[in-house]
Amino acid sequence: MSPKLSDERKERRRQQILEAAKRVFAEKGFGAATLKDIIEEAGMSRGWIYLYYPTKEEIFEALLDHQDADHERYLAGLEASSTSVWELISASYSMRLNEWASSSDRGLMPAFYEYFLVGWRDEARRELLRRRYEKGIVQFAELLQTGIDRGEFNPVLGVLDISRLAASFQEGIVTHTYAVGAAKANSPMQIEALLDYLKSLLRPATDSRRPSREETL
Amino acid sequence: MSPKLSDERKERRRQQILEAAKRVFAEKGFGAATLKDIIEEAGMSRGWIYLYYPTKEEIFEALLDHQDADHERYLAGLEASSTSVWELISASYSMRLNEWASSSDRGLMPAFYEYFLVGWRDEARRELLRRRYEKGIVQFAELLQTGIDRGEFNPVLGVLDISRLAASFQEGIVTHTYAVGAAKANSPMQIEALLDYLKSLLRPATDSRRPSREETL
DNA sequence: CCACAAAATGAACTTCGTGTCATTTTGAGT
DNA sequence: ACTCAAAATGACACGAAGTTCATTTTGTGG
Repeated sequence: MSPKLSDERKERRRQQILEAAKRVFAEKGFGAATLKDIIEEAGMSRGWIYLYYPTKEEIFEALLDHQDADHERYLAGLEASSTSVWELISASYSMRLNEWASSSDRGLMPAFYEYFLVGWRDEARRELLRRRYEKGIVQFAELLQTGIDRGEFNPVLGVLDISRLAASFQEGIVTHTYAVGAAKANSPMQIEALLDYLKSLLRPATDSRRPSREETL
Repeated sequence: MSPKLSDERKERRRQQILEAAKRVFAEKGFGAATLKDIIEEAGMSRGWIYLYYPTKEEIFEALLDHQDADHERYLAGLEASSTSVWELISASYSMRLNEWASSSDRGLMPAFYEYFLVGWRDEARRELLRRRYEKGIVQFAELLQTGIDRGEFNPVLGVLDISRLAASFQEGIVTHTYAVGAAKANSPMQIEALLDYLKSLLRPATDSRRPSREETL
C-alpha cells in the first residue's frame, strides 16, 4: 500500500515552518522577510515549502490563527474566574501586552501591524482584517458598558460615548505597542502605567492616585 | 563657460519627482513602491533618478519634510488667531485629518505608518522617528495642561495623567486614521465624532451631549 | 528486505528591481 | 551658429527572490 505519511507528522512539519517563520518575521518584519529566509531558518530545502505554504501571506495568517486561538482560550478561562469587570479588563490587557513584550515575540508585533497596513490595500483581504480590527473594540466596549451598568465604574462616564472610548483606548494601545515594542529592549512596555491611566479614567472617584510626569514618559 | 543649470530648474525637477512619488506611494504603499514606478510615473528615464534621490527612503524623507513644514506654518498662523485652547486643538486636528482624508492623499497615510513601522527596526533611523513620534504627544500634552490651568477644561482631569491622556489620544488617532483611512473612500473619516468624543472627555461639565452609538461606529 | 509511492531535494530557470556607464542631447556662453 | 560641459538617456550587468521539476531519499505495506 502507499505509505501515506501520518497526519501528525504533517502537522509537525507545519509547526516547524510556523516556528521558523515566527522567528524570521520577528526579526525582519513582514515585508522584508522572504520565503527563502523562512525555509533556511527551518533548515529545509528551497522548493520544499511550496508543498505546505505557497505564500508568505498564508504562513502569516496561520500564525495569526494560532495567536487568536491561544488568546480566546485564555479569555474564556479568565471570564470564568474573574470577580470584577476591572479585574477582567486589566488581566486581559496585561496578559496580551506581557506576551508581546517578551523578548522573543517583541519584533512580532510590528510585523503584525505592518501586515495589516499592507493588507488593507488589498480588496480581497480587507474584510478579514476589518473584522479582526473591530472585534477587539466591540468586546472592550461591552466590558465597559457592563462595568458602568454594575456601578463598578464612575457614573460620570455616562456622558462619554462608550464605543468611542473603547475604540480610542484600543487604537491607542495598538500604536503604543508597536511604537514602544519596536523601539528596542531598553524601552519597557509600561504596562502598569497604561493600566493606571485607564483605571484613573474609569474610576476617578475611587482611585485618585496621580502618577508623576516623569513616571509616564 | 559651463552652462550650469539654474537652481530653480533643479528644484523643479525635484518637485516633479516628489509629486510622482507621492502618487505612487499613495497607490502602492511604501514597501511595494519601487524607484522604477516613481521614475516611470514622473516620465523619466531609468538611471536618471540616481542623480537626485538615490533611495526610496530619501524621497520619502523629503516628502515628510514638506508635509511637516506645511503643518508648522499652518499651526503658527492658527496659534496667533485662536481665542481658546479648545479652538486651537480642534482646528489643528480638523486640518490634519481633513488633509489626510482628501481622496488624493488617502493612501498616503498608511504608507507613512508603514514607513515608520519598518524604519523602527533600523538602528540608524530610529532616533529620527522617535523624535517625530514624541513631538506630537508633547505638543498636545502642553495644550491640555494650558487648557486645564486656564480653567477651560474640567478640573476633574487633574486626577488623570495628562501626558498619558495626550499620548493615548494621539496614538489612538494614528491607528484610527490609518485603519479607516486605508479602508476605502466609502468609510468617512468621522472627524466630527472623534472631536466630539475628545470634547466630551475634556469638558464633561459644560458639554454633556452624548452621541448615540449608531452615530459613532 | 523488497517495492513503490509519497516526501524531500536542490539545480536551474524566470522574473524583477537596482545600479552603472558609455553615449546622446541640451543649452548657456562666446 | 558653434562649442563643450552638464544633463539626460536607456541598454546592460548584476543580484536576489520566486517557482518549477527531474531526481533522490524515505518509510510503510507486502
